[in-house]
Amino acid sequence: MYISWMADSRFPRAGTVEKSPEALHITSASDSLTCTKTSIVNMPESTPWSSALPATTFGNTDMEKDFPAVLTFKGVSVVLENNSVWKQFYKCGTEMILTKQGRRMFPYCRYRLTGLDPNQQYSLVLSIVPSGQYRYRWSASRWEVTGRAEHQNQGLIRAFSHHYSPCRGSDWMNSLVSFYKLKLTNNSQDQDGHIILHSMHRYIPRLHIIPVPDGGIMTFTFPQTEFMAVTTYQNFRITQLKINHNPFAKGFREDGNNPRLNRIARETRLVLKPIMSKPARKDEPYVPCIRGKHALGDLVLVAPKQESAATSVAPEVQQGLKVWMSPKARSVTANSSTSTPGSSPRFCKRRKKMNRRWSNFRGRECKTAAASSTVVLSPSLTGAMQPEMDDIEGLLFVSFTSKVKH
DNA sequence: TCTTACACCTT
DNA sequence: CAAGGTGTAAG
Repeated sequence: MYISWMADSRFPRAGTVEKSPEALHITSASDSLTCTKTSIVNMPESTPWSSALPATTFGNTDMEKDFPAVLTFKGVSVVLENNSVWKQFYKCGTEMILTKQGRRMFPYCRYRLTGLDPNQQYSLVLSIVPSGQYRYRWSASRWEVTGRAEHQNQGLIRAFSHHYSPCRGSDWMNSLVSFYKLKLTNNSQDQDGHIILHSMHRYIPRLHIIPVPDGGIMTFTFPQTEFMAVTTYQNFRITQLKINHNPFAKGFREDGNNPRLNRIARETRLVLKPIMSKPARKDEPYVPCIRGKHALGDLVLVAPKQESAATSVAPEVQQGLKVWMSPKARSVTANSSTSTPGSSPRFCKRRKKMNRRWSNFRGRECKTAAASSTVVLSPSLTGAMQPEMDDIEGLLFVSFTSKVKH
């Protein structure tokens, strides 16, 4: 086992990226990495692939497996800091999106380190290695093996060096180590140093703690961080988890945090929740006001045309819940006809498309107080719903048809 | 299956 | 404020 700084003549290989001629070459019994200072690591083909789990157990919720939040090796301990989120995803079968330009992982790998030599310098490197040797497809709500894994082009196998690397053990231990900058891509021509993966293949991240300039590599692998690489989300539950946990996806959330609306949704088993009716008496609670019902019972409701949002909408709605307002209502209530998006040609052109897009499991936030037609979308309770919206006579009807056979 | 333009959001 | 991270619909 040795580690040395060297100008690696094999680097770059075809298809790899080189931003510095100087490379860190590391070899151990189980790992052999070539790592530039610019976050690129090449791993020779001989690198053994770790397979944390048998192919058939991916995302198997029946499996009561113990996912250690902490791993220890040679006195060094690594805590998977966001273990609980990883576990939630794992139970559904974690999926990570690959894009041409590179996509961040969510969840990403976040560790807390202890037991390092405070004065020793370390580099921290994340590699993402194939897990198992199969290719998969999403079929009837589960993953199934469709064949052998695609060959992993040696020159394209990379890893990602943490942007603090290298630094002292004490520095690593004094802060969380997050690989949020790491990006995944399916572009084999990628020139940005992103991790290149194959869609529909399983992978698992590994943390390498590399003492520099010399010392034994320590590799830590948390089985709950295993994931399927995809270009489009396959499992709806994963999409929902992403939306609910990733701050950047907040725009797609319905108010999942509102206990009252959640409770009503559960009790009524409505996919859509109506706005709240005005209480008959002051001390009465707001109650759902259901004006229509879909044949399948999946449905619906509407705000009466004449009622203003101020009086008909429940307090939580007024407090910033997502509220969808019909385009007609928007243009009517808008105070400026020139600066209003709804009146601009471009906006009108796109309006229908936008409504359709945003009608799916979310609403538009209503920022003006007086909405004459408002609908509150509930947290999505059932997955495979297709919304249709029609604005008729000032009443907004929203119905969902279920793709699932009853 | 994968790519793209996009509204909406965080940072 | 501008840059850039989200899932989505459409193709």
